[in-house]
Amino acid sequence: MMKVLLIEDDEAFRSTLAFALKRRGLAVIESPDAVGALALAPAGEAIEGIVLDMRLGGESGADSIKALREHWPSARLVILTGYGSIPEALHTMRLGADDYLLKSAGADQILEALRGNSQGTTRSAPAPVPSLARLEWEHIQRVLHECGGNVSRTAEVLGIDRRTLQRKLAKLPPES
Amino acid sequence: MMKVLLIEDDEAFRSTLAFALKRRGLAVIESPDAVGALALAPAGEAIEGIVLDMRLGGESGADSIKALREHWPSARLVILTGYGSIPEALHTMRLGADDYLLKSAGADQILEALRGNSQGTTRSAPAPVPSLARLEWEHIQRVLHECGGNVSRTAEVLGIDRRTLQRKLAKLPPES
DNA sequence: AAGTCACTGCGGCAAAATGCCGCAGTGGAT
DNA sequence: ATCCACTGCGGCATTTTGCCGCAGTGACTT
Repeated sequence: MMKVLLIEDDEAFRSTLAFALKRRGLAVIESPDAVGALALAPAGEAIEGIVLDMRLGGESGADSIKALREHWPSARLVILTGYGSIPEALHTMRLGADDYLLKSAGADQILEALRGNSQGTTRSAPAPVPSLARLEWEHIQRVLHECGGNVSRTAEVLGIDRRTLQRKLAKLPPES
Repeated sequence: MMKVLLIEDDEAFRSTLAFALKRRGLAVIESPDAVGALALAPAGEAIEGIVLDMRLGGESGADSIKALREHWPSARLVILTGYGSIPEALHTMRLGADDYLLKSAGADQILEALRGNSQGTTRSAPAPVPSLARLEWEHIQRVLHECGGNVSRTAEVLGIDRRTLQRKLAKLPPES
């Protein structure tokens, strides 16, 4: 039974993911922040995997990577982020992360990453080239989640009218 | 004088970049493909940096990474790609790349990457969160370039009407 | 308890964008 | 010369968007 640490401040998302991982046979220890996680699990405890959110309340997430790495040198360290970027992904890898996923990834993908099979996310995807509609939809979902579901704020950030956002959300997502 | 290898099949882009790097004091050896590059530069030659395009005509680019790594173990290996993704970036890093940049990056950024200062690309970028219009514009530019400027094909790939694409292109880009 | 404030969901309507024709021109290949 | 793919552009019906406004809700204050 693989024992993993789930560090994520969004409570709803955390418990959902924790449940999904547990039902897949993992022992999950939850924590809303990294410092708490370090205290929560004694150093001797055999943590095999860590899921770390990049945007914890005040902490930068990246700062936590090194500390977590030192604490559990042999654990798989998977970064989870709502709105990610390539430079940030590379940066975390250099800091010692083993993988870097978006929150839009499903529990299965996270599980694979924890087990070290990054192929699931890395596999032969030569050039999907998302359609414009697809790209737009994904971006909206990302920002929406990042704004905690606040439609007004999301619309403002995206630079579109609130009404328009609502209408877009009412429609079903583009299949691809 | 740093000697670098530029492997890129888009001739216009390659010569432009080569010129930009040369004027910055680098010795640039150009090649349209990886196998040619291996032949072009004798194994003894002290190559210090490699810039590798991910989408060479037939080759996958990723396949070339290992060969290039073996040939010049100590060279900085920087991946350049038109349309990149986070999983692909991580994959190339695991294969032995040192950095991964989009073609939209400027010569200065590429230079920094070759020198090992990935901070330039990785620096404090907390969350730009592009507007919808901005995101759309960038994606269009990327795909357009990838289609070699073919408007009809680009429109098809993006899933929009050709006329609409033309109209979008006629407008000036969103400032932010 | 009444009041304030930020959000949401929705209707309406003019303005703008889009899809979907078609047509002329151009440059390359046969 | 002929075919073919692409481009630029006009027109037009349809859809989408921006920009109001209004009512309802829940949290928080006075």
